Amino acid sequence: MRNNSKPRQILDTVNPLEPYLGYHLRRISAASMASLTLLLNELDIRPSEATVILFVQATPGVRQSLIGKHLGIRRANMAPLIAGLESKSLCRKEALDGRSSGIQLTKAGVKCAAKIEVKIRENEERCFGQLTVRDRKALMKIISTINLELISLE
Amino acid sequence: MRNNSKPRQILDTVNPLEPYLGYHLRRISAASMASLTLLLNELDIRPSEATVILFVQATPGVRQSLIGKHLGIRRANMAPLIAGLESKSLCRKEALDGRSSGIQLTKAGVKCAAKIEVKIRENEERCFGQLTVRDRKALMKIISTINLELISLE
DNA sequence: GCATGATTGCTATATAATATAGCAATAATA
DNA sequence: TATTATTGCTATATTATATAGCAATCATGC
Repeated sequence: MRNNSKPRQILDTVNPLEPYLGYHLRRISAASMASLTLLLNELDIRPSEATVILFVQATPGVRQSLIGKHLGIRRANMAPLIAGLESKSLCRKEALDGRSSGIQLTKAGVKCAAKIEVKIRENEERCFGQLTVRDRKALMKIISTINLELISLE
Repeated sequence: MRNNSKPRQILDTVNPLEPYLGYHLRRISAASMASLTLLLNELDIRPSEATVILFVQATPGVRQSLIGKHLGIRRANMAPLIAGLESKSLCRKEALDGRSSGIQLTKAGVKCAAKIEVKIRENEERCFGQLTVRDRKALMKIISTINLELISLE
């Protein structure tokens, strides 16, 4: 007799999505982002804002079109994102020419960037600390070879 | 002279998000999902619907609470999702008891499931065909060891 | 058998990320 | 200078996902 207990419903079928890399990456990414969102809530910062802040810190004076190109955020979505950071006094614009501005972090923005980095590192530990160092390195090596442009259909 | 061309703006700074696994997984997941979304559009199916359809196919008569537990979809979001599939005549409910139903695919649902599988496999090739077989296997091995429950904070 | 608590499905609602279409101003180019 | 490309932006829509709360039903301990 294989099973003489009688739970209401058991799942003796394997999840049919298991064989797909895309499925696993989606689930892991979603969990990791949800976790990061909670951590960043304490700073009143959303994940997409966090990536922009860190990018601007590393590349002061960058124009927002370039931020978007590197982070995969469209112009139309970049505009309100930057406006939101300005309204929180985390960044400011300085005119480069008649239409573009260079984005700079304010002092508050720099402080915030430091806190964001701490949160991101904390999240990396929360999410990937369960992997061995060897696996983390192997994972990083493999995924950083993936060329996103070969995937996107723009 | 290191650079005598004069592009308006070049980025000689490394993307500061590069060191983070979570960042790469997010970008890859987003690209892969966007690609899959386009492929599934031809079937008038969204990715979350696709996962539910394949899960129901593999586990006929499953109740929706269980689907959600396995796929990471909350009860509140499961309800309209199933209702949508019913309205497309892709699945139907059969009462298990006074409050729960077993979800079954209709004939159209089974046909749709087969098409979904083709699209998903096509997408896997599109997204991960650029990796060596060795890397794909290594990637699958590592990410399938990640325990999502250790990440989620519910 | 009955009171209590857990489960299940559901509605309403909110938010984050992301998508398209189109506009106006400016810059780059032939 | 005329044309095209770039840039920033608004408005809007969609998908996925989140919380709060409700009502019906089921399971459990007494």
